[in-house]
Amino acid sequence: MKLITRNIDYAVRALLYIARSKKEVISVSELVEELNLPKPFLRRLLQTLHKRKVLKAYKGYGGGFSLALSPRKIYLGELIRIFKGNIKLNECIFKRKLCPNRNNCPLRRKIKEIENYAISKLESTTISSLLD
Amino acid sequence: MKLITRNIDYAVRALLYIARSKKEVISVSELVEELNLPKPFLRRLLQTLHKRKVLKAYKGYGGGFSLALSPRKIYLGELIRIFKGNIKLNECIFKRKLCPNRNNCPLRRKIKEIENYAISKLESTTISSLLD
DNA sequence: TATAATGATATAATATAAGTATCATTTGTC
DNA sequence: GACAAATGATACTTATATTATATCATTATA
Ligand code: FES
Ligand code: FES
Repeated sequence: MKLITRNIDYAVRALLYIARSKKEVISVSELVEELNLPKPFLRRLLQTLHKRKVLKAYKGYGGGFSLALSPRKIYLGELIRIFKGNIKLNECIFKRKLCPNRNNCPLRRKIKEIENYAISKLESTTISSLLD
Repeated sequence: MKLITRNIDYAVRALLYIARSKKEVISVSELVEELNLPKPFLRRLLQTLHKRKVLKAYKGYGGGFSLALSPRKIYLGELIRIFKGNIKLNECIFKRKLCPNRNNCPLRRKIKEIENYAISKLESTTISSLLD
């Protein structure tokens, strides 16, 4: 039932670190030293953030990652989408056959309401809002 | 990220069936035939509902389960608690050391808000509200 | 050219969820 | 009382998702 998995947790930490740093470009090695996170896991996750245009990447000596977006434009909702796909708290539990009035099913409705609420909250939380 | 796992899904179906039935006491065999659910799995889950006082159980020939509570008193929130423990969408992701101002952390606050919203919705959905 | 970085991708380990199997106990019917 | 049909208790297996590792290729800089 977790909304935030380790990928997302680590991603937030790394993004905050990069956002706070004086330097533009931060290497995975530095992040690992500072944040004590498992290196191969962090690498993969940052590569994903690069593919998804949240980070810029610089190969080679002195390379690393920098933010591709302002911290104000990096939404928690987007991070969740990147690592877990669309926010879906639940499918219809009755697989469209058993519920008496599917269109008006209170269960579906409630879950959907929770889902919408969650999405709106997550979409309004940014890395910037976590900076201080 | 699922709010409703198979335990809960099946439990709702079984409770609805029992609530709708003319008969008081319904056996697992009947439920399995009618609802096409895996029998040992369903059995275990109904036994749990018995232990948690949602169902009454009758052993022996002609036995089975009956509702121990009115459908209006069986809340989805309670079913979730039974099968997944307290509704917690997330722990503090920073394990109380990295966040600059833990007491005022917007992330914690948002997650908590979502959690509270979810709880209030789930607590207000009953088996009775799903009956028709 | 050596080194320090990322890109891509395959694999392994662990945790959680889903499902099965089995034996003991109870209870109604013949 | 014997048998059958049910639940009680509990151990086990399988499947799936999450978390983590390993490796080789590529790039850029000193
Ligand atoms: S949960 Fe699917 S119709 Fe109610
Ligand atoms: S998430 Fe724990 S203090 Fe912000």
